Parts: sequence; C-alpha cells; structure tokens
Amino acid sequence: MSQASPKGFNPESIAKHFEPGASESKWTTYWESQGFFNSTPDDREPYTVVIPPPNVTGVLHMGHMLNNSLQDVLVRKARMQGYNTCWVPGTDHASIATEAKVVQKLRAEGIKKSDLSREEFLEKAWDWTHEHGGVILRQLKTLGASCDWTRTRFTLDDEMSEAVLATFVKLYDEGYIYRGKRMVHWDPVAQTALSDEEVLYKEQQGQLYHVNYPFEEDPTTFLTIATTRPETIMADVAIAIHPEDPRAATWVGKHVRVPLTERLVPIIADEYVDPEFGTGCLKITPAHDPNDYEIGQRHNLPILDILSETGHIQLEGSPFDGLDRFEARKAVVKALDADGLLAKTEELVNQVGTSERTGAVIEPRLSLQWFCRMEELAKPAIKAVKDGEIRFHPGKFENTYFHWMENIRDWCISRQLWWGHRIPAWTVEGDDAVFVARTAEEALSKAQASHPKGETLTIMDLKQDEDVLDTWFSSWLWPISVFDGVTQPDNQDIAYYYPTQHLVTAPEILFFWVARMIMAGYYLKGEAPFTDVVLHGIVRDKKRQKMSKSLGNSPDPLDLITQFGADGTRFGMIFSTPSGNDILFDEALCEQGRNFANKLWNAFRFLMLKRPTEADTSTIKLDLQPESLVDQYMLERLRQTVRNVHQAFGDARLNDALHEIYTLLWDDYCDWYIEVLKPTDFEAPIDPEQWVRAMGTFEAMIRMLHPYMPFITEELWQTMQPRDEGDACTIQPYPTQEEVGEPTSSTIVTDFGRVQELITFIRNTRASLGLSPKHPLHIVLQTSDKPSEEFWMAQQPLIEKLGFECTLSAKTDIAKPASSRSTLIGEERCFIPLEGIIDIDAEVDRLQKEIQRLEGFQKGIQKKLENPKFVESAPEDVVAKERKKLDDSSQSLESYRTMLEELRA
RNA sequence: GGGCGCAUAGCUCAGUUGGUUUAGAGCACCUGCCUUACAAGCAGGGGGUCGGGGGUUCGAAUCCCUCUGCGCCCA
Repeated sequence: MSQASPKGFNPESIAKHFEPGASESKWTTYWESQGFFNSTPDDREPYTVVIPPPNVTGVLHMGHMLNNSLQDVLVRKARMQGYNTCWVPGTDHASIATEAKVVQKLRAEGIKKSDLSREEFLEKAWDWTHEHGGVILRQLKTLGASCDWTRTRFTLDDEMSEAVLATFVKLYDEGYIYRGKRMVHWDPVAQTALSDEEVLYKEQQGQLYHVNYPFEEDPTTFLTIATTRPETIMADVAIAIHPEDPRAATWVGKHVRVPLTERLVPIIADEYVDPEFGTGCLKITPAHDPNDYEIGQRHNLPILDILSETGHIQLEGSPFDGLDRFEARKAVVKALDADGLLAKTEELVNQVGTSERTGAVIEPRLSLQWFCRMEELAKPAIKAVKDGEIRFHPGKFENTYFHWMENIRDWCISRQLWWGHRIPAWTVEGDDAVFVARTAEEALSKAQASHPKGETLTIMDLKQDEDVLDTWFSSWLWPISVFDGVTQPDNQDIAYYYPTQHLVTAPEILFFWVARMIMAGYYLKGEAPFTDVVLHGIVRDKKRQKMSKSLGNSPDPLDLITQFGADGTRFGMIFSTPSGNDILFDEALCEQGRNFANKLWNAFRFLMLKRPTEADTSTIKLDLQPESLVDQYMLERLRQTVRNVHQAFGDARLNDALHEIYTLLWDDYCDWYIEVLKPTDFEAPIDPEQWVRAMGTFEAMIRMLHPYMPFITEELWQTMQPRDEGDACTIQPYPTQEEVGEPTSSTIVTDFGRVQELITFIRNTRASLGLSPKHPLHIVLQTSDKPSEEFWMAQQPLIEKLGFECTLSAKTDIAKPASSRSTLIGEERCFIPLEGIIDIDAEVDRLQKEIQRLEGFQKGIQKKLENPKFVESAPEDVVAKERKKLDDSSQSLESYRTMLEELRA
C-alpha cells in the first residue's frame, strides 16, 4: 500500500487548499526510490531525449524552466505511452563562460591568470566546478524533471573527452580539419578567437574621419579617404578606388604617403569599394579588417599588423606605441589635426561587433587557428531536413536552417583558453610539422615515422598545441557521446537509444548547436541524431525585455516553485507559450496554474465528501456506455479531447494540448458535470454507480494531465482508491482513443448545449432583472414536436436543479404565458412569466435587436443565393448549407416576430 | 544591404487545403453572489470587422500586389 492510501481516510480531513510543498517532495522521493525514470535497453520501443546541457556552474533561470518543463511533458507522456523512456541529463563545461568566471573569482582574490601555470589554473577551475557543478541539476529535480539521473554526464568527463579527441583526429585524418592563419573575430579582453556566432552586432554612434593622404609627386596635392578607425592608419598598405570611378584612370598606379609615417603606398582599383560611401577612397589595412584582408590577397599586398592581442598599438618607435586602441584613436586624430591632414569629422551610426561573453568590441585579427571544413558535412544534414527525416516545430525554422546551411562557412574551432579540451596536436620543437593523435604517445610514433629526426625523437621533443577546442565541438557530439557512441560505436546503449526523438531548445542556438549535431550525427553515425526539433521562444518580461540577471527582471524560479508549486509554475510556463513564440512571462500565469491545481483538488475533495459508503467503490473505472445525457456528454467531450490532445502533441503544440485538458476539467467537468451530480438532498452521498462513473472519468483526465502537472495528479491518483506499492500515476497508460473510444457523430454535444443555453437564459434573466438567485421562476417551453417535448421533459430534473428555484413545463401545445421574457432555444420558444417584474420596453428592445441581427444575417445569405454565379460555381454542399441557414433563420425570425407581437399585445 | 517572418478584442495568442451559422480562447475589465468542493471560487455581461489601400474570386481574416509598422537571422 503506498503512503497515500485512502484506507481509513477521512474526507473531512482533506485540506481546503492544495498544499504543493509536502506533496512534491513525497512523490519525488517515491518516484526515485521506485526507479521509474531509469532506463536500460529492453524489447520495448525506446524514446530518448538528451537535455540541452546547461553550463555546469550555472544556476536555473527562467529559460531553463521553460525548456525543461517542455521536455518533461514530452518525456512523461512517452513513458505513459509505454515507450522505454530515457531522458539523459548533464552539464556543459562552457569554456569561455566558465573560464571568465574563474578568472574573475581569482582576480577578486588578487590572483592574475598569468601568475598561474596552466595546471594550476585548471586545478582552480575544477575546484570551482566541483563547488558549483550540479546545482542546476538538483534544481531541475525540484521542477519535477523525470531524467534518468544515473546517466548524468559532463562534457569534460573522461569518456566524453575521449569522444571529442577521437572525432578531432578522425576529421583531421580525413582532411576536414586544417590549421591556417586567418582573419578571426578576436576578443581582446578574453584574448581568444570567437566564432561568427559569438559576435553580437550593436549599433553605435561613431565618427567618420576624412583624412588627407598627400601624393608622392606633389605633397601639396592629396586625396581624401574616410575611415572610422584612424588608429589603424599606420598599418595601411594601399588606397583603393572603384575601377569605374573617373579618378581611377589618372590615380591608379600612383603612390600616396601614409600620414604619420614615411611610407608610400600604391593606389589600386577594386570593385569592392563603394563609390558612394565616404569619399569613395578606401584605405586598405589587411591586418585589421576582413574585407581589406580579402582585397590585400587579391592584390598581393603586404600585411602590417600593429595591434597586440590585448588591443594595444604595437609599433616600435612610434609615439602611439603601447596605447590602447581607443586611446590611440584619439591620439591619432589629434596628431592628424596637428599635421593639417584631418579634413573633417562626420557623425556616423555603425554596427560594431561585440563579444557575446565579455562585451568587448571585437578586433578582426590575423591569427593561427584551427578550422573545420563544413560544406561536405552540411550536405546530408540539409537533405535530412528537406526529406523530412528531421522535422522542425514550428516548421518556419526550416527556412532559417537552410539559409545558414547552404551558405555555411568553415568553423573556427580553436580557442585561446585553458578550460576545455586541449587540441590533440603536437609539433616538434622548432618545426612546423604537426602531428595529430589522441595521445602524446600516438603523436610521437606518428612523428617518428615521418619526421626527419625519426626514431631519435622523444616525448620531450613534442609540444602540444596550447589552444582548447570551442565548447560546441563537444556539444555537437552530445546525442552520441552520452551513450559512448563515438568511442564504442557498437555498444548496446547507442544501438538502442540512438537516434533520439525530440530535441527541445531555443532558436538562438539553432546554428551553434542543432545544425552541428545534425552534421555530426550523419558524419559519425550516418544517421540523424533526433527526429524532431522543438524550438521554443525566449522568456521575456511584460515589456518584452529578455529576462536577464543584469536587468534584474527575472524572478527566481525556485521562489516561483515555493510560491505556486512546481505544478503551478510548469503550468504557467507552458500555458501561454505558443509554439515557437516568445513567452511574455507574468507571475499571474503561475498563479493561474496554482489555482487550477487547487480547483482539481477541490473537485476531488467534493467527490470524496460525497462518496457513498454502502456500495463497492473500490474499483473506479471509465463507463463507456453511460445512459444519462450528462454522462454521455462528458464522455463525448473526453473523447474529443483525447483526439485533440494527441493531434496537438503530434505537432508539438504542447500549449494547445494543455488548453484542451484545462477546458475539459474546469469548464465541462467542474462547472457542469459536478454541478449536475450534486444530490438534491444536501446530506446525501452521490449514487454509487454515478460516483464510480464520475471518478472513472476523473481518473482518465488526471492521467491525461499528468505530464504537465505531475505532482497533484500523482497525489490524486494515489488517494482516490487504494493502490499497490510500486504503482503510480506516472507509469499508468496515457489515455488513447482505443481506451476511451472515438468521438461519435451523435448530437449529444449539441443536445446538452441546448440544456446549457436554457440554464444560461434562466440565470441571465435573474441577473439582468436584478432578481435574487433564489427568486422562483417557472419556465414554459413551447416544443416543436412530440420527441422534443419528451427530450425536454426528460431533462426537467436537471434544469430545475441547475436553474435553482425553478420549475419547467414543456409541451407542444402549451399556452403562451402573459408578460414573459422570451427567447428561442434551438427551435423551441421559451417563456419565463414575470408579471409585474418585467420591463416590457426593455424586453421589446432586446427582441428587436435579435430580430435585426437575424435580418442582417439573412440578408447576407439571400444575397448569396440570389447570385446565379454562386449557385452555379459553389460546391453543392455549400449551396445546400446556405439554403439550410436561410430556412433556419427564417424560422427563428418568425418565432421572434411572433414573440414580439405577443409581448406588445 | 540580403533573407525570413509577423500585424486578428485592452494584453497574449487560435483560426487546418478560401465557404459549420456577420471571428474563438485565456488573462484583464464590468455587474451580482460566501448557492451542498473551491472567494486560489461561482454566476452573468460588455468588447474586435481581422494594420491601410488595391486585386483575384460567386465568396477572403484566409490567396496575390502594394504601403506602413514591428521582429528575427545573416552581412
């Protein structure tokens, strides 16, 4: 018997409000002790999800909450559907972010990174990781994440590192990886290269300086260039103009003197130059601008590098030597002005690249880096999405993906950092030859085999590359490496769990990560790493600002959980997250979730309070052949919802599925079904059969909701009847169409809808006339035929109960009462006599409005039907539908007109 | 500068291949209620003509063009 068994259970003791805290820790412990979330390969079909590994030293933020709530919903549903479900958790070493944090911490302790050896620094970094690592995973448990925690991985684990090195060697041996001096985005603060994706372009107010360059043959004449970066003037090697510029004919081939230097540089023609921008003359500085670098290559120009890795001028003998680049800019401008060479200064708004991590202005810099050729790797990855082997949700992101993949560029994979996977490449001291191998020993044997020094070489002669690999170089292997599929390609886990199913992440890292995982998947496994990519938006505040620590606009997720419960918080995150769109987070959403949990709690509490004692209520089950209208209605709505929920899951519209379940439980079940079930005698319990039926429906709905709100649903499921030890809601079958039956094509829903309409009319009558809810009313229905008379009379008890103090008479030939409020329910005329209370004028007004509405409606249909072209060209069924609409509305109109006349009479 | 996308109620969004009654939901709002579980609740109600303009069509929120505004990605 599990701990929440209702044996000896006293319904009066159920708290008025649901208390999430105790329930959450109880079920977390129970689930874990039962090992429900652990997975080992068996003969069931697998369902695998790998977590987007958060930074090992990070703390849970709202983005993680959303991301992991969505994953948990998918995973829990799959588990209930009977898949062998495996959600692999883990963390990422996040080279640059973590190293930056460690450097910052050391600085606070008065230690400079440069004071430490590589080994000492790494020791500090590991200390930091052990101290903070895994906090975020424990936080995820609080949220209810049903990961297989025994499989937790870290990207710097030995096995994971081996996978990275093996992949590097394989790519190198097969010619994908090369080393080259290239223009890279350099972060002068972190002193490392960054990938294109790590650069953020920000608009900045800058200046465009017009500078005169005197001609060689006559220093009194000059040409004028325009530049935003005068500090690089000393590195100029040419001036370019557009070949069709009229000045080209006389100027090209001549030389000008570079200001502040004695150097002469040629004037060249190149189509890159925009004649409209600035002065149409472009100074060429190949070492400090990527476009200039290209032009320099085309024209065989030399390269003058005058900036250090920290962004300081490095020019011996120059007065600017040692100045920071921005200080140098001011100094150079001043010097130019002093020399009379500064023609003018214009204000200019330009896009400046900044480092995603440090915020520093990026310096284009020539440096020796490792690159991975991507074009070949991209081909199968493009095809996979084109062929639908991998689906994106929502599909609109496929365009973005194709655009990037079809214009893919080589990936700079080296980083000048220490924290990460050190590049497995060795050189022989004083030599350029590179030997790439998994270990120094292997590199040595390669060197001994091909290096001129041969067998005389020892380990001591080899020097390993100082750089580490870009973090994404380990992340792109994640779906494979978590199962050791790189190093042991035939092991049981990789064979069973790969490819995985859903990959849930934000579109921000579509290129960084998702696209690269797909490429690695095909390269290493010949197969996609996952079948579906679910992309969710960014969590923003109400003002659409991205939630961030620096803005201080982000609530602490754990506070939210304390305040609203994990269920309430999960509900809040998902309910208002349209697939693929940003969520404008508001605590009110979590409050709504908490209220929903409480609503369920109280619906359950009511049923328990009204539980009959005499009958056998120990086995609650769904009644698929109920007799009463309201039971049939409830079942039909359940069937519809099951269908809609499965459809929504198919398209990864998790919020839509939740909406469906929410409406079913709150509107249909609580507001109508339970109301109908309330015994007329306040003291009496619910009829036993009815009670079992009501609980059966409730149980099915609770199972359907479980992936979204696991705690309260487990609590209710365990409490509604005695359960065996080891049983749980979390491993119950998810409701299927087979279980509940297909929605029927019967008129149940509209029939019950009529009853709802009539009850609403009764309530509205009291409300609009300011009558007390207890004011007795008599309802007179003029039914259109005998069957409908029988239908309404059969619903008499139900209507009299939900309409409060009221009585119903329904008859085909019933007399119309005087002074009544009237309406049409379907085809039946409905009257509520209100002698002396009713405001005849207001009533006339209301009926006239309704008549006007119907007339307008009818006019539109008539216009259509009178149009011969419509009748000719529209499909038959559409025309028939319009005719039916016309007939119905005519009938309604006639009824309303009669009712109006009678009222006036 | 290039590409993609979005503009529907006060807010956030649905609205499947153009034709289920002249558009739906949640929240917010207004009114009245402690009515046998829930005021973390119940009942009732108001609110949009689908960004502007033009076109295709018997018929457009839905397709095309254009203008305006916004967002994202890439340079």
